[in-house]
Amino acid sequence: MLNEPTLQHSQDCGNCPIRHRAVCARCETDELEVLEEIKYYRSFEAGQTVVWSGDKMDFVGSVVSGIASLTQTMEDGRTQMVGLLLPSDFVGRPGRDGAAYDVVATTDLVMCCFRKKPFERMMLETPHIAQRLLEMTLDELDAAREWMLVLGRKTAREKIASLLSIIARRDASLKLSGAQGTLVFDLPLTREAMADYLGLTLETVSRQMSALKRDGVILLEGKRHVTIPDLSRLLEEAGDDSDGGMMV
Amino acid sequence: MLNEPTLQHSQDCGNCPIRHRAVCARCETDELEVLEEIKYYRSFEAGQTVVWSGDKMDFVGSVVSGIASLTQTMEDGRTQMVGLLLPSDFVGRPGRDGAAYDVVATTDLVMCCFRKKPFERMMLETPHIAQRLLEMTLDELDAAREWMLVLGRKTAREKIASLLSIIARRDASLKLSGAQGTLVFDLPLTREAMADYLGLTLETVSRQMSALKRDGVILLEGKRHVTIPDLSRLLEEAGDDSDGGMMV
DNA sequence: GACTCTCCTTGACCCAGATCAAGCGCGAAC
DNA sequence: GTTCGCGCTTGATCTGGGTCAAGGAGAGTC
Repeated sequence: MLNEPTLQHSQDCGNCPIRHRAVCARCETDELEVLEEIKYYRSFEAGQTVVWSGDKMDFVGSVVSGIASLTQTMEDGRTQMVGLLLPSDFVGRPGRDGAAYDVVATTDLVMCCFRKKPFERMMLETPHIAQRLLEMTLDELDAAREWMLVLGRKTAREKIASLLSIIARRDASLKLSGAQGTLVFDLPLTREAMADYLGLTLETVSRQMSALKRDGVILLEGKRHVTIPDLSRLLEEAGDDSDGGMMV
Repeated sequence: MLNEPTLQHSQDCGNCPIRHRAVCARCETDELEVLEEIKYYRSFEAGQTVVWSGDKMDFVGSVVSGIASLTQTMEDGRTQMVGLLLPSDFVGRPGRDGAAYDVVATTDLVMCCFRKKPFERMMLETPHIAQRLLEMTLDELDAAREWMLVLGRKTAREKIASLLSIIARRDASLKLSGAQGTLVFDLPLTREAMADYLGLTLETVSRQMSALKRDGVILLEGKRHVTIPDLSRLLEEAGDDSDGGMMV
């Protein structure tokens, strides 16, 4: 019912929305031309699986719009989300055949994919790509390690506040809304997905969301629409040092 | 009481014990010669801090021998280890001034350091270094994500079994002891360090170690000397799928 | 041999968050 | 309209691991 060749997105890298943040960010115009030859777009509906852990993956790519998640599952069904992929984030690992995690579209999703073999060849010839990929991977490693602190040592309330502040911050940086005052956004995750991210049950997520609402840390309209009246208050609840160092 | 220029380690990269696994693994002889000019060795005693989170870090480097750990700390003192650095692992981030974590010598430690600025310059000129660093960073990201599953979803017993199996496996791959039968090693971590790694308290670590011993999953001589009579049994206790995919 | 210090073990008790269970709200299908 | 189903909330109860507390084992020092 979908997955016909998706043309609504610019075939032209020049006016791609993630042009300046994705793995191609440092490429020159001529380098982009080579990339355009091996790239293609794919769309997924919310809930669809992009690749299954262990499956052969013959492409790598960037999230253009929407959100995807990386998930690990144990045999008995326990699952842990290990990555949240926002627009411009990179999917796949050059130099490895199988996917290491399930990649699932959390919202409707558009990806810009490159066939793996030609992409690997290009990485060797085009230092701009390898450099940018290294930088992005180091950033993801930092994020993963920050998340280890959340998973290992924070309380349920702090975990929720941490997740909200991350989403709020990333969202704000996309919308470039400078107004520090009140942040407003729609949660892109179900309570269950939040639980999988935070190593909690969905009941605990729900209870803590209600508690943060009751205490005025957040405002909720419906289940997903969130307003943060005071970001520093939220960061305090997250247990982060004062104003979080505003890393980009 | 130490830190005099340490000369007991080969100044010569040619017979360096981590030559083929570290960031310099892919370098040619002439590239090594350039590296030798900007490298120097530093030694640390067990317990010493290599760098404090937030401090300026004007070098990057490799662990030559011993074990170091990356640790994050919250204001109230809760700490989480976010990385365990074994020989050949890389420390520091090119392109960033401050250290993101505390780096602590868990055992006596020798590092091969490079001044950061010249190293960064070399990375641009020597693709072999950047390529290897990307590969290592991707491996660390995978390890961090595997650890997120441990932290988020495993029970205390499974966490301990996971840590033991990781140490056993890495240790076995260093010693290239092909004998799958019984693995024997010394724990390089105190109970407290294990707790910091696993998001537990040291009491729980101690209790679960005793339980695994009581159940015959491990044998303990003293507090640190561990024998694994049956690795597959341990992996089962860790909740890992059968024989763990033997990744190197 | 006694003292001390660090690392570890073990017990008793408690609580945050898991589990089990019931029900609400709302959009889609008919 | 009614029904269904999904995502979510809330309550009642249970429990794994945290917390508090009291030692034990071994190595180093005097």
